[in-house]
Amino acid sequence: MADEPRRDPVEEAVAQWRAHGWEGGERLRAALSIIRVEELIRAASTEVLRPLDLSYARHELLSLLYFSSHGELPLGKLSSRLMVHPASVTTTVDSLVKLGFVERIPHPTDRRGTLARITDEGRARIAASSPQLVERRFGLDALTEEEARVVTELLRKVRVDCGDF
Amino acid sequence: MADEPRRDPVEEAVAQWRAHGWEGGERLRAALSIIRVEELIRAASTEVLRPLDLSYARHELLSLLYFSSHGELPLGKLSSRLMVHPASVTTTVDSLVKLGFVERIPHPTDRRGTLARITDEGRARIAASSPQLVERRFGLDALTEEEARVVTELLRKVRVDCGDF
DNA sequence: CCAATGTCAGGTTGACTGATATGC
DNA sequence: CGCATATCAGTCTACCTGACATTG
Repeated sequence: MADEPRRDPVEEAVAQWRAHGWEGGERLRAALSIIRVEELIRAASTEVLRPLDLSYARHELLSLLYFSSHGELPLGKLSSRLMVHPASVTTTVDSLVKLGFVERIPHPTDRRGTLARITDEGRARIAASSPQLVERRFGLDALTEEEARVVTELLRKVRVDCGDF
Repeated sequence: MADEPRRDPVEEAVAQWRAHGWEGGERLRAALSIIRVEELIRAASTEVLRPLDLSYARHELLSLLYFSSHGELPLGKLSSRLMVHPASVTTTVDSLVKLGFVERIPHPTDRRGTLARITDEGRARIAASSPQLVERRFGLDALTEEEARVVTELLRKVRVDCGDF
């Protein structure tokens, strides 16, 4: 069997798109690239986080607590800051409580509310994960700092346009 | 209540990262930007695809069939081309069969194999979705064609480095 | 016998909807 | 009272692992 050259799925998709006479190839190419690289970033992070019993979503939430001034935040605040559904916060916090990385405590003034507070073990996991994530360069080892800045700048335009913040 | 300025979650995360004396802020910033924009792209696509009963995964698979020479491919080929697990292909094809967009037919020569073939209705859905996706510019309306090219180029470096193709 | 193909069972994750109790 | 907060039940999607029957 002849050696089939290793194909780039992004370029293939764009080629076929154009072969059908459809427009917008440049943006399609960029969109598919972003989607692929997002998967690569997630894969690199997962490799670091999994041995620490952290999924991506759990790590995001736990980091937010780690960085917050008193290591605790109301669940509703977590929902808005992480831009995820309130019910998702409930289940993610559940799993973190079960792991012993977070505890639920009653809101001091609003008795409807609940705070999630990071535990010492939770802090230890974040502290352990961070140097490893740095060392992996978040999956973006191929980019120079300047190139990373260019990517950030261009994508910031997209985020502003979409009302991301 | 005073007007709280609208915050950028990406910049906040980077600021806190640095406040803890950790390295790699530029790549973190780029990685978080990519993750956010990927979500925005998916949201824009979902808005188009959902009324057509297509999830993102179903649309990917169906497009591949639509673009293939005879509208049919072996399931294993779908797995490798889409870079998803064989079992995921089975379930995604299942759902497309139930919707009437795809049919399973026996492989003509290899009796172990099965082909997925796109139906006329399946073709109609892809044909209907494409102009809408173009019109939405795949969620990347904010980028000029030149900027989209820059993004693609930089991310291609990352993909090559990670062995994406 | 070994390798490949597709399927199935079982589990995890993440997110949504709608209903509900509680308290502001 | 209306509104906000968090939870719960149930559903859905997508993906994985490991086992399996079938065939090349």
